[in-house]
Amino acid sequence: MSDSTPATIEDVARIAEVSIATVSRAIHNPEKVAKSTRLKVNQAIAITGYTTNAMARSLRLGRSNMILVVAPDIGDPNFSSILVGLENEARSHGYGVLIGHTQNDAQRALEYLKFLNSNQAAGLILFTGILPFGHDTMTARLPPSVGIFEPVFNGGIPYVGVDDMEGARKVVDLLIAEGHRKIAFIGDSRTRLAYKRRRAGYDAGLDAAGVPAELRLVQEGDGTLESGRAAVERLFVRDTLPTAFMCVNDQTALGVMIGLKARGYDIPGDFSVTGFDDVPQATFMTPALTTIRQPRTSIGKHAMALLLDLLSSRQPAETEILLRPDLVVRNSVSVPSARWLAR
Amino acid sequence: MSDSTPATIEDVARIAEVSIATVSRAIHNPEKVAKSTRLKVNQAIAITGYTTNAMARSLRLGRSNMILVVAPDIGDPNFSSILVGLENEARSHGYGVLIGHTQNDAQRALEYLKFLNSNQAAGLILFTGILPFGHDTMTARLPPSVGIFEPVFNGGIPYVGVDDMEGARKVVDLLIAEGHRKIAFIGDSRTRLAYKRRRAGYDAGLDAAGVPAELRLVQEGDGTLESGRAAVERLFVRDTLPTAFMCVNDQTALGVMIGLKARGYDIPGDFSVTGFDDVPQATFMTPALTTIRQPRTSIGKHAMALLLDLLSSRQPAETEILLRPDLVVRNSVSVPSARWLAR
DNA sequence: GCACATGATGTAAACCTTTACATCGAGAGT
DNA sequence: ACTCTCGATGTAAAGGTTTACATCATGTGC
Repeated sequence: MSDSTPATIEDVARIAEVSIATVSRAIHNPEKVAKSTRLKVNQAIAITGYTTNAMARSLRLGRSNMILVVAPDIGDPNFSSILVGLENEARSHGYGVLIGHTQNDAQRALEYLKFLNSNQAAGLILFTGILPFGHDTMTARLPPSVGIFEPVFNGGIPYVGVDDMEGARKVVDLLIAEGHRKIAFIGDSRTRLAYKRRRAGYDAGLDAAGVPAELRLVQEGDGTLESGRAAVERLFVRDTLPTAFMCVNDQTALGVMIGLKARGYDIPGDFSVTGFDDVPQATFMTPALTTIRQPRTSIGKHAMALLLDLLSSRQPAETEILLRPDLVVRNSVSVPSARWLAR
Repeated sequence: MSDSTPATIEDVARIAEVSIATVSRAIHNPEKVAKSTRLKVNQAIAITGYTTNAMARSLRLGRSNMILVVAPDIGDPNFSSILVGLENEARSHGYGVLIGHTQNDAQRALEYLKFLNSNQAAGLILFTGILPFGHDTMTARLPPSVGIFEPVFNGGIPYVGVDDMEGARKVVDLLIAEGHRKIAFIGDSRTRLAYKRRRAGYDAGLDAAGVPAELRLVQEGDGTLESGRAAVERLFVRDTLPTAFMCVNDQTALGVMIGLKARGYDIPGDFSVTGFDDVPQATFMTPALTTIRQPRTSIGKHAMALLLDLLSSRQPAETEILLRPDLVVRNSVSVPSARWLAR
């Protein structure tokens, strides 16, 4: 009972006076065993404190009950809320969550590949920004996988993300409603899918409002705080100033705010600024940033649910799930300053 | 070669023209096999792309290569940097990191216990704030474990944390150096170890500076933002105002700042405020918060290293590792306002 | 040349499950 | 009463590894 080694299925079988096969069935296919037997088995389980040895089970079944989650950086504060969604969903289906991060290092990525090859994970969750492993021969060996935020391998792997275009649209619409017409878009790299989609939302909103192309100021960068600040400088030098800065993400927005404040301007008095993502710091910026919230926990939950589907049915399933992002209005937007309108 | 099912040790043995035992030895005890044989085996491994099936290995060995990390809330942004340290250290020793969070829910805690019992984890990392499982019978079955931040089971489990007393001491010393004497300590629960230790640092610093007991204002709360704000109100009502607020953590400090600002005061002009922990938001508060940085990644690294030690040697090892915390000076502290000194 | 130690390798059991297949008994249909 | 069907249970193989023990060859000391 309080043995040093954990009870095995044989211990249970002996006590319940049945064969080990019956015990196994009583646990995993209860409908296949007579009610009275089931009862005896359950009692024996209670007595011994038996739990199925997951290693043996996985070995026999040829698949584990672990899902590997690989991100470029698990230290990213945005990662953790997604992880919550992933973990909850996995756990409630009897799966465990294994985590790893590549730090964009090929060597590390390789180690994870080995992990997968050694059968330790039944499925894989891939975060954006990783070209995980060689992409070539390896692909064939990848277990069922789901991407987060962006498609992987050109859509070969289904993914869960957010409707960037709709989010961007909500932002422009707010800006337009406040009276802005000359709105700059501060983006990151033109090659990123998120950029393209958010930009598309920006254009669509401006089209709808009848804002002509010459009022659309688009800057590119690399998505960092610094690149936001730099964009402001460029705009000032060229003396083509918008009344609002719509940024591709919160980092960039913070950079823009810092650049603007360094030049002595007030936000949102002189300029309105918006972000995208709603990072945890957004509330604490001064002014608090108006931005688009990524439903992170929900993304995690949906991604894991999708993966679990894949695992059980092998159906192709949906190849893209886009969640609806919400606008969160804080204090970085107001009506355009009279100062600029006058010009 | 590019088979559908992964290569097994038998495939390797056949190609290398040796027995499977030799292959196993060549991999895990290379010194026990002749150089020439080792070479043949390595070639065969390269040809087949063989990786040891971790399930089978764990089953045979009776222990897995996973470490379970359980926290009350993995969504906590402070958690992620610790995780980085944990993961890096584990990975570089061939271990994987499994995560789970209890959300302070007994039901969930129990599920993790089952996980452990089913041999899926060789070791356990426990975060503060969890009474993990029944604490009674279960304790016996727990694998080697290490706590983070605080001891678990009254020191039955070694832990790694931060030297709270030293950290607090650094804060008081700074405040004293700036000229403050009437310094309030805004704590959380008196029962928490961190409270006791930080409080001890506060007292020690004040003793050293010769500040009499009647100038020491101590408030208690629950460590939330709201409780910080409430403490300010109480102090104002009683009209016993300090010139500086030393808070037990950053949340409380933020609450204090909000309370002070609501009453129209300037920080640090009228009052100085300090925190403890250096949460990611601390930089973004206005003013940016002067606080104590928890060396989080390092804590994770040390905790995992300690656990790995435990796993291999079974030695009792050290029962407590305290890391040195650093003071990070930002903008929430200055000299005491003349306004109050006058009184 | 013989007994023996030594080092390299092979054989087979064990780790704990799950499940295809075999067996058994009982009730149904004739 | 005989056969058939069907539901409940048992038997045994298989999954991939590690390792105690056995075996074998080679070289050493006498």
